[in-house]
Amino acid sequence: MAKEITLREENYSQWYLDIVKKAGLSDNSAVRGCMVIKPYGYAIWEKMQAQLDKMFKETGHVNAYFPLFVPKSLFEAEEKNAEGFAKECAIVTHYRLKNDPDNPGKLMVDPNAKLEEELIVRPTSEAIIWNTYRDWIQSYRDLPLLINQWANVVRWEMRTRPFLRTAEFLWQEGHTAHATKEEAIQEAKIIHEIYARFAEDFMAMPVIKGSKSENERFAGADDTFTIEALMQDGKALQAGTSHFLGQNFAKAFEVKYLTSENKEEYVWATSWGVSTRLIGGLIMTHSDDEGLVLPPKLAPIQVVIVPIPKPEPEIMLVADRINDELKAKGISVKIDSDEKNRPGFKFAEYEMKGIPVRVGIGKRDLENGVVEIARRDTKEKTQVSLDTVSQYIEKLLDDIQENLFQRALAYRTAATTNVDSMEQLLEVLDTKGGFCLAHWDGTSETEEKIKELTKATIRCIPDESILEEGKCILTGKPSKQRVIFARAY
RNA sequence: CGGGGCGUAGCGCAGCCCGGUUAGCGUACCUGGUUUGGGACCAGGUGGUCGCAGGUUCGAAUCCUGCCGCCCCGACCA
Repeated sequence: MAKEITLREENYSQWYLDIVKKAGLSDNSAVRGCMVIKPYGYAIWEKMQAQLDKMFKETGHVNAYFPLFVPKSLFEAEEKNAEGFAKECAIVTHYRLKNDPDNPGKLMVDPNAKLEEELIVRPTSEAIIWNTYRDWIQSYRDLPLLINQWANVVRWEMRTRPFLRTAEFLWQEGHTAHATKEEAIQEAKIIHEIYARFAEDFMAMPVIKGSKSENERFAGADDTFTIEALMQDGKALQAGTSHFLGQNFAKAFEVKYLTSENKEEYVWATSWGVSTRLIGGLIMTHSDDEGLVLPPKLAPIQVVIVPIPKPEPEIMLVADRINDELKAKGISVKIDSDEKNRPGFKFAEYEMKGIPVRVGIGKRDLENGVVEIARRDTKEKTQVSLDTVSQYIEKLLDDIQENLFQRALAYRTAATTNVDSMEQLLEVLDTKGGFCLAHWDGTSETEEKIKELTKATIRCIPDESILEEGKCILTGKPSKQRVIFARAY
């Protein structure tokens, strides 16, 4: 059966769609722009959730849940934020259907059931949350308020791609309130750091930490911190943002507290989020022309055991033993005892699904006291003695995790270029793509103009960069550090 | 919103231009058998409102009109 994947070099975007479909991550749905996340794709999301949730809780955050709908009057309270999202909002205007007298068996919107005030389906929850925080916060003793929610949001996108951009998506959004500006900035940076650590240590996806330029900043934020990853096709992916919101929402929603000196002050705020988009990033960081490649720490199944040629008792006995040993080490294992498909089919199938380690057990192996271990990242196969197999796999999973990160890092390093002129920027973008480090005069107008000319935007102003005197590649005005330009998803 | 493409079995497609038996192929699925160390083979079988509505015709998947939906490229995208 031909489960062919389009080659990356042939058509990267088709390759991506093939992986998503053939690895069983998602399906199109009857709703334009909305996808069905299938069990295997959702399992990856659950792994991400579990880890992030742990990291949030370790830093003092708690989960809560706020409504899907936001009354229009609340939504528009913080003007910049409202403006930023206005063009992509879904709006609920009615609350009832009725039988259509002109079309038997069909329903119509009941014109008598018009809402007095329209409800916006949340594109993000600042408005409804800050309206609630007003009631929750009275004194400095109520601060800081550190809340996260796992939720779905809707942004009516013109053009969608599975995971990377869909009309509805799943994410977490943290919303915190603080007594001081410094503490709020600190909070945004703590989360920024958590996101970077999650991306690198769990997704094995190298990221550059930085700040957004004014143009790219979250609407309603004073400062946006971002982690930016580089995909295999040379395009950048914004993978997680953490915003310092100043007192913008506190003022819009009148959220004040009394200090210990009995003075009334507005609180300081942050918000931060990562979404199912990370799954898109995961795919485009590691996968190859044979299918998905998953880092062990996020693989729903880390090891699959395939009996060769079929699950006969003596083989299953060994399979069960290895399974028990691995489970005792906290490693997730699947024994494929299905008799319908042959081993070759299973090999291809599990490669498509990106399972990090495959164990093949055949009679010939058992006679020699070994099993065959294949790693997904390099496709290498080794014979490993039965006595040491579980220790071997435990270490192999760590090796794969590390190798994936190093491989992605090496690619990013190779795809990062210092550019010193507009001509060079365009040339690099059109040939190898990637991150282009260039001097910029710091103005929105210049960024806008460069975007017009090259379709590249400033992905971030890196946190860790060497200060270096230079001249803006467009205007020639002085600049103190290079920023990252790239074409982005 | 512009430009292009597509809608026929779960999936992928042919048939349409030039109307005519019972709508076909691959794959998947079911049954039986032979196989089995990298996507097995043979035989038999199940499965279809041909996107929807209307029109032309003795007769429409095929021609005409209208509608709906999806995909791709672009514009847009904290």
